[in-house]
Amino acid sequence: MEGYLDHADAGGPDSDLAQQGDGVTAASFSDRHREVLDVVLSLMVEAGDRFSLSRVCREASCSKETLYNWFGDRDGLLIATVQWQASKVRMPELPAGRLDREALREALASFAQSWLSVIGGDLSIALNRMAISHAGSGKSRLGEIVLTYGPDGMRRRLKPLFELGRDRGLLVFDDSGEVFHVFFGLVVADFQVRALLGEAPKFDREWVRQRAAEAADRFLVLFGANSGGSAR
Amino acid sequence: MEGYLDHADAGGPDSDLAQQGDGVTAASFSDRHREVLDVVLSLMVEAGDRFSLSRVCREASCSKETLYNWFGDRDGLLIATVQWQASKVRMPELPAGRLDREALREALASFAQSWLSVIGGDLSIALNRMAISHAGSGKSRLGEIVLTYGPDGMRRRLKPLFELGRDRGLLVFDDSGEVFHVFFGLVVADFQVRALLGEAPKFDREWVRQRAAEAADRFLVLFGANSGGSAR
DNA sequence: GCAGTACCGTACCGTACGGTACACTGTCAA
DNA sequence: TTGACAGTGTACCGTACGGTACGGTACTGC
Repeated sequence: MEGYLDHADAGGPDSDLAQQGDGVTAASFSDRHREVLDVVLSLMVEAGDRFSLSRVCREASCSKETLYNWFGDRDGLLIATVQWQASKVRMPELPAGRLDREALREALASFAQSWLSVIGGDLSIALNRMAISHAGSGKSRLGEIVLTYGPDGMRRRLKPLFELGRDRGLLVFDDSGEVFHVFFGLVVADFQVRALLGEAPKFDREWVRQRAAEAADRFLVLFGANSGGSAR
Repeated sequence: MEGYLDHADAGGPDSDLAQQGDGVTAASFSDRHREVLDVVLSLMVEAGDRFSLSRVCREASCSKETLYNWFGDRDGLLIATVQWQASKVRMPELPAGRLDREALREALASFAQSWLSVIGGDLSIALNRMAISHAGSGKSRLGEIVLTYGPDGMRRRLKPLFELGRDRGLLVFDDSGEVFHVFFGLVVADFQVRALLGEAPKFDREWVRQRAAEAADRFLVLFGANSGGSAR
C-alpha cells in the first residue's frame, strides 16, 4: 500500500494530495501503467468492487507479480486508479474578460454543467461507490482521496469565482464555504445519491444543460446582489 | 433471497414497498428476530459490509442454520435488516392547525431537521454505504430498497405539504417533483456524500437546527409566494 | 412419557481470492 | 555472446467466508 508510487517518474509524494489536489498528473504513469489502470476502470464500472486481480491480469495481459511490483497491493492499485482517473478530468476555466452578472451566470452554469456531466458518468459513479464502500470498512484512504478530488476540488475551483463575484459587487455573502454548500445542493440535489443507489439515470446532454441553468439562476436569486434574498 | 419473508407474521408481500413504502412494520419481526437484526445493524456500523455471518451468530447467540431458515441467505438478512431499521424511523407530521407562512416555515424546518438527523446518524450512513456498494455489484435489490425508504419516502411525505402550501397561496411552483429536488439540495447539500465518503461529520444538535432553518428560509425565498424569485 | 418443533453450537465443505514463487521470454547494454 | 533486468504466465498457498449437516437441548401439545 505504501509502494504504489515507487515507480514515480514524476509528481511529488502523495501528501501533496490533501493540500493541493493536483499532485498526481497524467505524467505520473507510464503508457503501460495507463493501459492497466484503464482495464481496472472498466472492470470497476462493470462489477464494482467485486473484480479479482486475476481478472485484471487476464484482461490487461500482465502478471500479478508486475501488479504487485508496481502498486504494492490491491489498495495501491485502486488508489492509483482513482488518481489516474482524476488526472483525466478537466474543469472549466474562470471567465477571462469583464465579469458582469450575465458572465457570472454563464460561468456558474458552465461549472454546474461540467460537474453534472462528470458525476453522472459511469466512471464517476463506479469510483464513488467504491470509495464509499471502502470508507465503511475503513480499509483504505480511498474515501479521503475521492473527497479531495470531488467536492473539495470543486470547492477549491469555485471559491475564486465566488470571491471575484463579490469583489465586483455581484454577489453578497459572508462565508464562501457556506455559499459552496448551497451551490452544491442546487446543482447536485438528490441526483448523485439516486445514481449511486442504482436508479437508472437520465443525465443526457439537454437535461444537464437545463438543470445547470436552473441551478445557476436559483443561486443568483439567493446570493445575487440586487435580489434581496436572505443571503448571509 | 426469496424466502426472507417466509416467517411473515404480518405485513403484505414486498411488492408493496415500491408503491407505498410502509409495507414492513415493526410488527413484521418477532422479538428474537429484532435482537438478531439489531446485532447486524451494530456490525454494519462497525465494519460496513465486511462482517461475516459467523460473527453475527456469535454476537447474537444464534446458529447459522436459524439464520438461513429465517432469511434465506445473506442478502435476505441484509434486506430484512434495512427494513427493520426503516420501520423504526418516524417522520414529523403535517401541521395540524391553520397553515400560514410561519407555520409552513416551521414545518419545513422541522422536516429538514429530522431528516438531517437521520442521514447524519451512524446507522443511516452504514446502511447507505452498504446499499450503494451493493448497487455497484448488482448483487441485490438493496439499493432499490434504500432508495424507497430514503429519498422516495421523503418525497412522498413532503409532497402533500408542498401542495397544501400552494393551495393556501403560500408557495408558487408547477412541478412538485422539481420543488422536492431543490428542497433536498438545500437541506442535504454535500453533507451526505461527505459523510458517506468518510469525512468526520459534525451533525450535532445545534448545527442541525441551524442548517435546517437556513434551508427552510432559502426554500421560501425561492418558492415563497410574495418573494418574486424565478420560481417555476 | 413421547413425538414434533424450533433452536443452538460446531464442525465441515467448497470456493474464491489475495498474495507469493518460479520458470520462461524478450530486450538492451557492455 | 553474455549477463542483467523487466515483464509474462502459471502454479501454488493460506485464509476467509458462505452455506450445509448434524448432534444436542428445551419447550409444547397429546
